[in-house]
Amino acid sequence: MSERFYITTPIYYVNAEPHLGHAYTTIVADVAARFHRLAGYEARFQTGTDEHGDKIAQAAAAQGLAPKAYADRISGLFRSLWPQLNVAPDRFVRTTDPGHIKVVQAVLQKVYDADDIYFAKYGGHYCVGCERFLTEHELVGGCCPDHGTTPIFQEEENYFFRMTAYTGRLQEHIRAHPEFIRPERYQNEVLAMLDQGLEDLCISRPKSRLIWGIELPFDADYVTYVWFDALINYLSGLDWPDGPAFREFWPAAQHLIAKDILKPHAVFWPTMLMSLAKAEGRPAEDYLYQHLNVHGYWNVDQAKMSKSLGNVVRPLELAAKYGVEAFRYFLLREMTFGLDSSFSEEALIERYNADLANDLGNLFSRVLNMLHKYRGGVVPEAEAAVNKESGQYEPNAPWETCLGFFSWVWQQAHLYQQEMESFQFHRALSVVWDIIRATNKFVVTHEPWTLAKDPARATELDKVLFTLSQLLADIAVLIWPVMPETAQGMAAVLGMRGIEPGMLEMVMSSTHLLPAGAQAAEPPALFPRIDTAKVQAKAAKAGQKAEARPKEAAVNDEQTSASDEQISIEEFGRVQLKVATVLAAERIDGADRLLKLSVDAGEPQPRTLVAGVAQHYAPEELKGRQVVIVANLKPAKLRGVTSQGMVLAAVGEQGLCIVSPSKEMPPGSKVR
RNA sequence: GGCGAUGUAGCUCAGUUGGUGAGAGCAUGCGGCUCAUAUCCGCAGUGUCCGGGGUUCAAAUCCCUGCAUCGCCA
Repeated sequence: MSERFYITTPIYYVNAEPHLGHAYTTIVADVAARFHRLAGYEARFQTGTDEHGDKIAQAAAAQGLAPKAYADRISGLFRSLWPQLNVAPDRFVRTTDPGHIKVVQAVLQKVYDADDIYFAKYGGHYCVGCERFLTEHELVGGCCPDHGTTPIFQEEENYFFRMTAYTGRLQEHIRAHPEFIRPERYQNEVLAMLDQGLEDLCISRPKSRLIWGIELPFDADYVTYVWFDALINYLSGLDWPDGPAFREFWPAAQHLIAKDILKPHAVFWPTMLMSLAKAEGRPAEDYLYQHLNVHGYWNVDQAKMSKSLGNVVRPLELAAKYGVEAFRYFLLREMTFGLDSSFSEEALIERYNADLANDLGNLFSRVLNMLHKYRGGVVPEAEAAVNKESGQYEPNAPWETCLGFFSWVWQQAHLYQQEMESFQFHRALSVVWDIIRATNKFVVTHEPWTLAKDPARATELDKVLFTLSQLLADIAVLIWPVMPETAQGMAAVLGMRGIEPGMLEMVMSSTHLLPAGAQAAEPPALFPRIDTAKVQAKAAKAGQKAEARPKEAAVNDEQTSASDEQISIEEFGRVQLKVATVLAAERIDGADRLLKLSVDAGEPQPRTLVAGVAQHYAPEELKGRQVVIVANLKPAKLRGVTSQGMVLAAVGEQGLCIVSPSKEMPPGSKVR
């Protein structure tokens, strides 16, 4: 029986379309699954969508759809995205699947029967955005700190899971298994959470308030809290409790998440599993997953990527622009697993040209060209020490250096395996690129073009070309988890049988992947260089149009249009809007659109503003009127008058209309 | 407010338990090769290792303090 590996991504909440964060997590899971197959494991990889909850019901209503119809649409977007990113999950779970619903209810019943769920009254501030009750301390000025909305005070009876009964044992487990949550920084965070002390987890919502969820099996007036529902997908996707997949793969379970959902996965989920173990009379260890792998965020132009900010780099746009394989490589090479990284088109191009085009692509091209030019594209026999021209034996020194090189490569492959197993993908790839660079060096030190000129050195050339061809095959195998299409393409051109499960072993041992006599095809350019001058010229052009933001434009020339772009509350907060009263207004000579205004913005001195409203307002009309101004706008000189801010106005086809507060406010009042 | 992380070459970052003139990749300059996607190989740099104080024969590495950025919690 081969070893097994089970990796999951979170199931994605269908309140938003897929973005870079989703793509990254899922690609990482795909890479991990593929790596384990390569290493001889039987691997299973699961993803899916989370479709219940208030937010979904609301989003659906906003579009005039039934919740299920809405969920079908977004879930479909996720499902169809994965093949386009060369991601191949074995199972895609939807929380609206009847099978999943049955499993959730069975788990709830089991935990309920084991007396780990109780009924109690609870009152609190419920935030619809968060879908949970907030504590008094969390409120900022009576509002939710994340959503800025006023929560609703609600008192209601609900079901609670006895989470606190297990937190002590969870702490022990984490301390005893330092690899349970990795990297270590997140383990420390979880321990800190547990030290703080937690409350039991509310796991129900009354149907009077929410119907879009899974009904509790022991009380038809309630539905399940979304997290309790969602986490169980990791079991339902294995056909818990009786399916063979559950028996085979659950003991090898590893989860992969972004750091924002650490608590549910590191605290809720293990305690739920421990309760389940208790209900079944099994030791807790039987039910706990093996590893929780936590990764960081991608920062895009400094702004954080997250679900609620909705700050989107459409993954497919850049993947399509530079190729899915390069996109996958970039994501895995650039991010130190566990830490945040920044994403930019410039960085992507840099990686592409330096690593993929120059190092890998060019190596592939130069070796195959020489193989064709000097040996008709046939991988030569190498180990025979007989000179074909003279028929005499010759010193086998070159072969010794080849063997030395091979054994170094085999060693590096072991390092690669270690790094991949511990989710250090960036380091694993760096090892592969050490091999690629060393191979380039091998070419230079042996100068096949010089050997080719001297017929007496034919067997030497054979050995060198044999070695280089094998190295390309080894490299193809090593990059397969990250760039499966490229790897298979390389294998096909080399004339090897393709990359297959378990093949890593051959790269780590003294087995040559490519038999002598294999016929290679003409090499394509794997990664044609990106002409940065062209890209920059294009970006500069876009930059002129956008003015004032050349840098962003250079990075995102294919990003969403400005009208669709969402900004964070922090970004909005940088704009200071104030109420001001117009003290005086006069025309500016030589400008038929501009008025010079003097306004009281609640400051010691009146401000001077220039407003382009002269065609719609007479100066005397404005005097005494209240307006809204942007107070921290960089001053600008218009027709010789320095304007210290701007006046807000609504602009439409019918003309222009100055924005005023609906009743008199003190000058200087903030607008937000 | 509490706790924690980070701050190293122009950029992105490695630097294990304190000890051979402080490293890698990219970018820059020079040199070599010509099989190759003007690619590859070699050499060369430059750094108050965030500021200040301390421990030590010796600190980027330990302690204290300050600053900056970020995260978690309240």
